[in-house]
Parts: sequence; structure tokens; C-alpha cells
Amino acid sequence: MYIQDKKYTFGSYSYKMSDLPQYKKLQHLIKKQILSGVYKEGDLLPSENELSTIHELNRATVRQALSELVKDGYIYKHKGKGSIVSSRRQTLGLLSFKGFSEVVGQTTHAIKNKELKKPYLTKWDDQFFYELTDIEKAAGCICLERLRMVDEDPVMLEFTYIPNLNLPRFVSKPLINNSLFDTLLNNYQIEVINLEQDIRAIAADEEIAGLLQTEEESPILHIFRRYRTNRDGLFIYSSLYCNTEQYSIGSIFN
Amino acid sequence: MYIQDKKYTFGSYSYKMSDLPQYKKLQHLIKKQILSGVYKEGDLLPSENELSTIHELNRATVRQALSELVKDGYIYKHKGKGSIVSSRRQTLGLLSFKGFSEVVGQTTHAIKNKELKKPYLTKWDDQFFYELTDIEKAAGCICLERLRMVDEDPVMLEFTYIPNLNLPRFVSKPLINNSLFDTLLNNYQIEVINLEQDIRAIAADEEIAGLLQTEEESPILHIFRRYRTNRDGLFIYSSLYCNTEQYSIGSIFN
DNA sequence: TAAATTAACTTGTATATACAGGATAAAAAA
DNA sequence: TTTTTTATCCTGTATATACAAGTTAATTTA
Repeated sequence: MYIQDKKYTFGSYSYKMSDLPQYKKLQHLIKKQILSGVYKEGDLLPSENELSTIHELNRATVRQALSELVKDGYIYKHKGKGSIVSSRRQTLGLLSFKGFSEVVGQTTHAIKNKELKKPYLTKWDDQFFYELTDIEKAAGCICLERLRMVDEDPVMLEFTYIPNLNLPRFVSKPLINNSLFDTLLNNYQIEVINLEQDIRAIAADEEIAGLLQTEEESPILHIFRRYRTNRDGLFIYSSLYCNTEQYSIGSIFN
Repeated sequence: MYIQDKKYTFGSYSYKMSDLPQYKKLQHLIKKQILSGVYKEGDLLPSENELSTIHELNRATVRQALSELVKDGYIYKHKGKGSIVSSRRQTLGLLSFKGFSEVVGQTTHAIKNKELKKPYLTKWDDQFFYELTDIEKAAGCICLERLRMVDEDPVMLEFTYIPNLNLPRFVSKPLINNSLFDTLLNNYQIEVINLEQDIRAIAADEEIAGLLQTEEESPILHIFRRYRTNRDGLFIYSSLYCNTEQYSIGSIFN
């Protein structure tokens, strides 16, 4: 398979594309082609047989790459026809968002992340959203407070809570690539397997209204997340507050 | 494969389990076993090799069944270990919800659907959330208004909009099985391929507050959905208003 | 006893092959 | 010309096989 052996680097950590399985390389290639406009919305991708011939891969491997792209909402499939490119959104953190008044030909937005405080160690809140195990409670909590901005406007406030279980020197070392997940992967070999979330609408209190530069009592999207990791019993918790006056939170299901 | 040949019936329409592919039969069997408590949260399922021996299926077929169960959040997999049963939620329409104060051993809730009006034909709103094609605009709009209740409390208000394209006598015939999707599948061979949704928090206006039995200006979750169907160019649109004071909207991603 | 190795599991990745069934356009028949 | 049939290409389903790599427990070695 002739797909280019791109090397990704963040901080002291790097991994080669060649370490990835073939279906993921193909997945990334097609994703890049869609994002760069080689294939536009509504276009048919080459057929599975064509892709397997071109890239010298088995059709099953091609299908695995395509099914990941379906899962991520980049394409959808039509039996007898082929794989068709879906419309895309921009992502904000791990969410995608869309401006209300925008039409299809979106302009891009400048997304910034601001660290409100350095990561710090603290006790767990007594009224924590999820039930915690005694082990988690005893370990204490690493807390991150971040604000995500779109075009200079604060849109999302994110509190992340990590039980301090075998994570030496976490708070004293800076985040790699400004990303929590890159840091966990590189420094502690922790990967996220899946995430479970609960969403509700709440009224902004004084603190949240202030940080999101909106009025008190204005409706705010509150998302609570639990990330499951490859370390048995280690979960990461996140509490997100989104101002959806200008942007909505989008997702695709298949 | 010895899985029982269950027959599903709704209205005049019925299909046999034997019409389904093998991986879906296995998927449904395991799902039923999880929901009925044969496998509980945290349990290991039989290994892929065991399942393929037991059900006389190839391991690839078993893997396909399991990957669907992963996608739907029933299980997650751990390389080298096996497939592990996830915690489950109850579903409300196509959403799942969870009570805030509930712990793991949830009680079940009585879910009812109320049709606020008979389905009716109307014009499209000028300020419709999504851009409509001229064909859709010209066809007019079939509108459904439904209220979903949990334990007698109204929780979700659902407006569904369908372009009136080659759907003869839709408004004059009753819904099959009280379900829009069953009706579309049975009477018009229309299936949903995927769905795209946008979520935001809004303040309840008088109408929505009244129907959801809450106060004006209280925060409400608003979800706008576009369902893609197997008919080219036919989309179904839904506008959902959820009162999340007591319940949150949950989902799982992998 | 304690540490290291091995063996026996598990899921993940990849190939080869076959046929069913939907979609479409060309060819044949009415 | 219009309809029907056919051929072809597409994705969906299913089997068989092989090896890589993570996990665990038993076994061997120090």
C-alpha cells in the first residue's frame, strides 16, 4: 500500500503512520481527501473493489476503513450504489458544532483553548454526578479547568476530573500538545475506550454566566461525561457547560 | 444456527427472524440475554471462538454481531480479555434517559406516547432549521405532533416534518404500531439510514412550557434532527423539546 | 520463596473466496 | 417507441484461514 508514511509528533512523543494498521492508514487517507476537497459532499468514493485494487488491500480491509468513516459521519453507504460523502462540521473539543445562520458553504472558525488554572489536586465533591468507588474517593481528584473559544467568544467551559490513581507527577508536568488525551497516552499509556454522556439544559449561575460571558439564568447545555479507559477501573469524568446561543452541538448516528 | 425463529408482527405487516442475516439474529439473541439478566453488567460474554462454536457461525460473523452491540453500547471489548457487558439505560423514543438521583439498580418507568393531533398536511415554515430543496418546499409538509410521557409526566415534545413526496394517503391512514418508522417501512418501504442532530439549550416559551408542564423561561433541551432515508433526497425532520429537570438524555460513543 | 518463562487463552488485523441482492444502463423483444 | 430482459457493477453477508499482540495463569528457573 503506497500511502505516505507520515510522522506525527507532539512534544517528546511521536508515532509513525507505519505503526498503524492498514485499514486505519486508508481511513486517514480518505478522511484527508474528503477534508481537503478531493471528494466533495454528495460525491461517490471509488468502489470497494477499486479501492482494494488501487491500494493493494483486501476488500474486507477496505470495508473496515469505510465502516470507520461511516461511524464518524464522513460517508454513508447505499447498497448497489456506493459510498457517498456526507456534509461535514467543524469540531470543538470532542464535539462538533454548527452556527445557526450558516448555510452549507461554511467559513472556518478560529478555535482556541484557554487553561483557566494549572491542573491541581483536590478532594472529590460530595455530590459528584456519578457514583464513585471507594478506591476513587480515597485517591483524590486531579482537576482541570479549561475554556474553549470560537472566534474569541467563550463557548464551552470544561471541568475534567481524574482520580489520582498511579499518575505520578501529573499536576507538575505540562500537558503534551495542550491535550489531556495525548498526555495520558504518552506519559501513562492510557487510552480512552469509549464515553458515556448525559445531557441536560440548565440555567446559568453567576460563575458560569461570567465565564461564558452571558447572562445569569440564560439556558446552558450541561454535558456530563464518563470516559472508560484501557486501565481497568480508571474513568475520567468531564463536566461541560456550553453556551448554545450562537452554536449548536452536533452529532451523527448510524 | 439454532437461534429461535421468532416472528415479529405489527399491524398487517410481519417479518420472520429467518429473513434477517445470521449476525443480526445473534446480535438480537445476545441483546435479549443482556436485557433479561443472563449476562449482567461487568460479566464476560463467551469468547468469540466459543460463540462461533456454539452457534455454528464463523468467527467473523460473530465479530460482526458483537461490533453492533458495541456500537449500541451494550458491551465493550478489551483486547486479550474479552467482551464485557456495559451498564444499560432505558430508552425514550430514540433517546435514552436516566434519572438524576438514581443509582445503578434502576427501577423501570412507564413510557407513554400521546398524539397531540392527527397527522396533517401544511406548508413549510419559512424559517425552517435546515435548508430545504425546491422539491421539498413545493411538496408541502406532513406534520406530526407527539408528546412522550415518563411515569405520567410529560418529558418530551416531538414535532416531525415529512416532505409529502410520493406518500399517498399518509395522513388518512393510522400509524402502524403507533410508530412512524414502522409505518414508513411497511406502507412505503422507507428505511432510515442515519441521523444527524443538533442540540442546544433554550428557554421555554408559553406553548412549550404549557405542554411540558413547566414554567416559562425554564431551560429546555432542543434537538433538531435530520433522518436520511433509503429514498434518495427524502429526509425526515424532527424537532424535539425535552424537559431535563428530572431526566437527562444519555448516549454512548465508541 | 520469588522472579522469569512459557503455554494457553483472548481480541485485532489481514487475506482469499463465494454468492446474494440492490442499482443501472445496455441490449433485446414487444 | 416502449417495455422487458440481460449483463454488469455495486455493497452486503458468510466462510475459512493465518498470524499478531494483549492477558492470564501455570510452570519452570533462579
